This record gives sequence, structure tokens and C-alpha cells, in this order.
Amino acid sequence: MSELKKAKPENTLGRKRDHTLDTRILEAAIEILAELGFDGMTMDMVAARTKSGKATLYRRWPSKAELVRDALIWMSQSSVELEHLPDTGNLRDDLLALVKPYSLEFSERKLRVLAKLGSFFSEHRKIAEEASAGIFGPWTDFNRTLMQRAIKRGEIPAQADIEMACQVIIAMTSYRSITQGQPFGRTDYAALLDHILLPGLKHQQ
Amino acid sequence: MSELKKAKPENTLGRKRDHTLDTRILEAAIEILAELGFDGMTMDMVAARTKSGKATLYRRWPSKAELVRDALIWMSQSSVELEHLPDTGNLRDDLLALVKPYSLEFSERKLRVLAKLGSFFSEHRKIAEEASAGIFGPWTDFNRTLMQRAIKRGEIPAQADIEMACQVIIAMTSYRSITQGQPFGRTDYAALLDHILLPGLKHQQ
Amino acid sequence: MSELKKAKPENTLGRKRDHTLDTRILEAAIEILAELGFDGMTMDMVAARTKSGKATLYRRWPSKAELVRDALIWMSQSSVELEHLPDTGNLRDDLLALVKPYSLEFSERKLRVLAKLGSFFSEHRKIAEEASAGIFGPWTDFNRTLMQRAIKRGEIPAQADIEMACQVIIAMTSYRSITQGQPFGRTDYAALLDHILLPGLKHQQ
Amino acid sequence: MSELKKAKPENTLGRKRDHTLDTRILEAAIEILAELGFDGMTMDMVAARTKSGKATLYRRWPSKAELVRDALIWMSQSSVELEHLPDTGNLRDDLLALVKPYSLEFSERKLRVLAKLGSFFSEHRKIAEEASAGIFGPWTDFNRTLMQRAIKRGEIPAQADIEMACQVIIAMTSYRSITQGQPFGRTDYAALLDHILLPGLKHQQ
DNA sequence: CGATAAACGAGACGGTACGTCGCGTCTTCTG
DNA sequence: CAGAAGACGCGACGTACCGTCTCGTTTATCG
Repeated sequence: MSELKKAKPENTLGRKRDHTLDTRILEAAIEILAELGFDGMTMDMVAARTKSGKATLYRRWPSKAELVRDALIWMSQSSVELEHLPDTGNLRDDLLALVKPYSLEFSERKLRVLAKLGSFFSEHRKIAEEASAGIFGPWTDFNRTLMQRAIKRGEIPAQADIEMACQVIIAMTSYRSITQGQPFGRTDYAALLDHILLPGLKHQQ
Repeated sequence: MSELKKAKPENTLGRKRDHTLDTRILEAAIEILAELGFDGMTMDMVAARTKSGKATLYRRWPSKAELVRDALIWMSQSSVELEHLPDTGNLRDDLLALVKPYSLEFSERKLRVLAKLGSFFSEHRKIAEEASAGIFGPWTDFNRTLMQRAIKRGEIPAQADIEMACQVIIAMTSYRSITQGQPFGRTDYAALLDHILLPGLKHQQ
Repeated sequence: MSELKKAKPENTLGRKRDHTLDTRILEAAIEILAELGFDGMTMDMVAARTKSGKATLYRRWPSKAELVRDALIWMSQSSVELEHLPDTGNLRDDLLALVKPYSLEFSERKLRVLAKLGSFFSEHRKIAEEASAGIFGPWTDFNRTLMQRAIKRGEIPAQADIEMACQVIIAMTSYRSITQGQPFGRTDYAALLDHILLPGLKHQQ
Repeated sequence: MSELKKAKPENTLGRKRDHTLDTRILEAAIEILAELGFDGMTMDMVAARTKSGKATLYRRWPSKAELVRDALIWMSQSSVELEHLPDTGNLRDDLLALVKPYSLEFSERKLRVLAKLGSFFSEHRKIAEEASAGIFGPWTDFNRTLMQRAIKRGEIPAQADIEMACQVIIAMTSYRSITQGQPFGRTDYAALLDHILLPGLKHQQ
């Protein structure tokens, strides 16, 4: 449950901050990022599109980079709402059920955003890690849980390298989206599972 | 065999371009990128370090981005010179023998460069792809060859998804270096091979 | 009464322009012009000396040339403040009394400025005319008035070519200052009056 | 008879300089100056228009400024060829006879050139003086001779300030052409003579 | 006649100023 | 006090020009 903002003293005097603006700003940022990328996006653009002012942006975020970080995290969280994990009794189907919200739903605008952000990641390494964690962290958690269940069921051996498998999933998704700019579709994902990951987990040496 | 430069008409009149300068410029760019990243690097810095002038840089490259692209490609090509592929009669050892020049040797300056260039990749998507291809393309080619040999030897089945395996290697290296900024070391690589890739290839469903 | 600036809409929103900066900038420009001339003066120098930024200069003036024009006009207007014209009852003494603030006082910095700006005048013809008018216009007006009084007193005939005489004064001053770079001193001016202008006006054919 | 060039050692070896090029270069320079002024003129333009190279220009002149100086002098001398001074037995007609080649003939392109060179004069003071001397020097010499003859004839008194009168002529011409950019026409010149100069010289106090 | 030396056209080179644009801060006025 | 608007200091970008240099070619004189 990563927090977008540390709780500020929240002054009780004067006009209150309009926190619906936060959302509108992040949304605008995402839109512009999807079109123009990090360097192409201007703080003035964001201010103009939200009919606000630059000072308002900088009152909320100390820099463009941190605004973008929060925009990314917000984007990734905004649509994923899982009440309960899939439980088909079968690791392959469990993982496939989970890929939709986490990877495939990125396919439209979100993918474009990530694809445009190579430039951003790791110019601001720490922020990129946080954004990355915000986006991929929960998915990794879920994948890990599903695999542990599979171990309990005896579907894969106990000594299977679950962490590595989770990383491969993230790495493939991230590499294809961010570095190569192509979607990592359901078919691709199924092939990864069937041809590499599942046999690998089951027959680890 | 990606070419750094399209063959220009190469006018026969006038003073010739000093093409040793090209190399010195690219080298200087890489050094600065390793220290300061894309945004931190300045065209004036590059000019100063090569005791040349900005006009000279812009005569050769139309923008900072394209200079950086060529610098990356040049960097990736400059040190890897394999006369013959390893041939240990064993896929695991072959792949491990290859990882050193391609992944681990990046650990010094090259890794730092890649790590600093998240910001750059895919701001200039096309350039990133070219640079990526220049860097990872040859390695993929070699990995593919080694796996095909393993098929011939009967070490892995013919229907093994070689392409996917190659992509996983690249993705893991790239993800760890570029997105996470940590080296993907020999031990990690061995674990990937032993726990996932090799069993996966051998027991594909 | 030439205006330095067209009245801008003067937006009522946002931070106000600091118009004291205008003056400081013009003053700095004049100082640098006096030392280094037009080509020697750099926008960065002006910005540095006023502890401002280039963008601020270009927000106020569209080019270096127009900044210099306004600096010249400002310089010419800044120090000459005559409440009442001299009135000695004698044209020669009246004119001599006026030459000090208008010509001889230029001898210090102002003359140096004009002398350094040959290079500038009429590269930007219109600007030169405006600056010239700003500098010499008022003096011509005063000279004309003094001569008209002399006509009224019967000191010189009514048909005397006053306009031509005024132009000769300006032309000699300007030529000596701008084109030749030597001051047109009080003695020279007295000689011009005694040997040419006054006898000429009095005995016109 | 001012010399454009000091006699160089004039090496006897190697290819001879094509001195017809000198003239073509100066002519091209004048054309460009008339259109674009000093700053607008580029050494590359001059080279291009004469189908020569920049090195050729710099072999002959050490800088753009000195090329322009010689271009001005060449321009002024190129059309004035007086075998014998006018001698009408009358100072007014003598002076008027001389004004045509020296002032009025400038009216077309030459005037435009001078008008565009305010920017140049006195950024390069010395050169401007030389150009000025080259252009106006001979005219002043002729005017002086004519006035001395008038003294001999008893037309004007011996103590008349001839030098000042010559300067006034130059100053008015120069001021109107260079600083104001309007021609100083024959009518204007006649008025100057009749209303100021001649009565002034005759009745000097 | 062939060697040699300089002029020539073309254009690369180092340097420096221009004018533009974005970031992050500061200031003013309005709700 | 928050918010909209926009000026401000700073510094990099990409362009243009100066004056120098280095090519390969052409033209002259000398041995």
C-alpha cells in the first residue's frame, strides 16, 4: 500500500487545498506523457491543461520528476482493483488470470506512457525504482502468492526459485514495454509460461 | 552489422573531415554520460573535452540525441571482439562463457552508462531501439547459435522456444541494469539458467 | 516627446514587471557600450551586470539592436534638463551657453558612446534616426528658438535660413563626434559661429 | 592618390595572383553592402558571389573590416576623374561645379552604401577615418584650392576661415548621407552656399 | 620538360554571440 | 491563506559568422 504523499501537518487556517486538483493534475500529466514523453512534457503544459498555475504544481510536488513519479504510480493503481486473487486450482490459469489487469490493460495509453519514459527512468533512478515498485510491486506480490499456493498443492516443487520466476515476468513485461515499446500480449505471456517458466519451475535441477 | 553512419556523398572538394575526431567525440560523450547521464551531459562539455567546437559536433550529428545514440552503439561495439564462439560441448557452460563480455563487462563504465540512460531511452524511442539492437543484437545472435548447437547435440529438444529464451536473457540483463541499476552478476545469471531457463528448455510442454 | 515604449496592454494578472530594472539595464548597456562598442557588448554581459537573465532582456526588447536604441535615447534624455533657455540678449552668447549641456557634456561618456556606435548607426537605420532625433532633436528646437528671438530683436534679418544654420550645428557636432571621433570643443564651436554661421546669417544674400 | 595596397615583396615563384579578382571582390562587396550593410554582409557571401573562396579573401585582406574599407575607397574613386578643376572666375559656380561628381553622384548606390555603414564607421574608427579620407579628402583638397583662388581674386578676404568652410561642406554631406540617409542634393547645396557659407566667408568678423 | 612553389575553390575547424525555451522560484492580485 | 497568472535567474540548446586550416587542383616560373 504505497502512499503517494506523506501526511502533511495539514494547516487548519486559510483556504483548504483542493485535493481533487491532485487527481486532475496527475491525469493531465499522464495524457501529456503519453503523447510527448518526459522531456516533451512541460510544467506549463500541465498547468495550462488543468487551468491551474505552476506554483500550484510546485506546492504539491518539489520537481517535475516527482510529479511524474506520482503520475505513474497513480496511473498503475487507478484501474487495478482486485478484491480476491484468482484461484482456479491451476498455476497456469491463475497467472494468466492475473496478467490481464497488470500487463495487458496497459496496452492502450499506459503502454505508450511507459514506452515514452525510458528517458525518465534512471535519469532519476530512485524515482524510477519507486514508480517501478508502485507499478510492479503489487503484481509481484500476487504472483508470489499464487506460486506459493502451487507449491502447497504440490504442483511445483518446494525448492522452485519463485523469486526468479517473478522477476522474469516483470523483466519481460517491462523490457517489452519500456525498452522495446511493443506490447507483451496474452499470447506472448502464455508462451513464456508454457515454454519456459512452468517447465522450468517444475523441473528445476 | 549496423552502420553508425549512412554513407554520405562524401564530397571530394574542400578540407576532409577528420574522422578520428568522430571517435574522440563519441568516447568523450560516453565518459561524460557515465558520470552525468543524458541531461547532465552538455554539448559544450563534449566540445571542450575534445578541444573542438560545437559547430563541429552539429556538422556530424543533427542533435544531442543522435550523438548519444551513436555513442552508445559505438560503446557497445567497441570492445566485444569474439573470434570464435565458446564450444564446451555443454549449453550451460557455453552460455556462461558468453555472459562475461556481454553482460558482466558492462559492469564498469558501460553499466553506469546504461543505468544513467533510462532517461534517454524512449524519449527517443527509435534511437533507443537502435542502440539496444546494437548492444544486445549480437549477443542474441550468439546465444541463438549456441542453443541451436545444443539442439543438434540433442541436449535440448528441437521444439524448444529458443527465441523466447534469448529474450529472457536480454530482458533480465536489461531490466536489472537499466531499470533497476544493479548489475546482473554471474551468480544471478547462473541461477537464472539452472532454476528456470535450462530446465524450461529441456522440458517444454 | 518620443516615447521609449509603446503602451503595452499591461496585463493586470500575474507578477508585475519590475520597471526599475528597465533603467538599470539601459544604464548597464550604456556603460558597456562606452567601453566596448556595439559588437563588443554582449547580452550576457548586460544580464550579468544587472544580475538578471537573458530571458528578462528579451522579454523587454526583441533584439540587441532595439535594446541599444532605447539605451541611446534614454542616455540622451537622462541628463539634459533645462528649465529656461539662456537669454543674454545676444545670439552668440545664447548659442554658446547652450552648447555646453548639448555638445560639450557629451565629451565624457556620451561622446565615447556615440563614437563607438558608428558601427551601429544605420546598420539599423531607423533606430539610428530615432536615437539621433532623441539626442539632437531637442537641441535643434532650442537653437531654433534662440535664432527666432534674434530675428525679433533685429539682430539677424528675418529671411535668414535658420533651419540650415541649425543643421550645420548638428552636422558639425555629429560629424566630429561620430565619424571622426574627436570632440567638437567650445573653441571650435566659437570659431564656427564667428567665422561662418553668424556672419552668414547676418549677411545672407 | 592614396594607395589601396602596400607594395608586397611580390614573390616571383609560383602562380601569380589574379589581380582582376581584387576588383571583382570589391565590387561584389559594395553590392552586398548596399543591400545588407556591414553586419548583413558575410565573407562567405562575397566569396560565393565572386566564385572564389574565403582563403582568397583573407590572403588579400586581413579582416572583413579592411576589405570593406578598401571597397569604400575603391567605390569613391572609381567614378571621379577630374583632369582640371573648374575655373569660372566665380567661387559659387566653381564649388557647384565640383559638387556633382563628389556628392550628387553618390545619389544612387553609393549613397545607399554610405547610409548602411553607420554601423561600420567607428566600430572600426581608424578604418573609417581612412575610408572617409579616401572619399572626402580629395574633394576637400579641391575645395580648398578653389577658395584660395577666390582669395587671390579678392572675392573673399584673406583671413576667411577656409578650413572651417571645407569642413562644413564635408560635415553636411556626410551627416545627411550617413547619419540621416537622405541625399544632400544640388538645391540643398546651393542653399548652404548662398545662405550660410559664402556670406559667412565674405563677412567674417 | 618536369619539378616546384604559390594561388585558388571548397569546405572543415575552434571559438563565440545570438535568440529561444524550460525549470524552479518569486511576486502580485483575486477568491 | 490557496490559487491563477506570469515575471524572474539560470543555463542548455541549436544556429550563424569570423578567421584559420587543410585538402586537391591549376597555373606559372626555374632548372
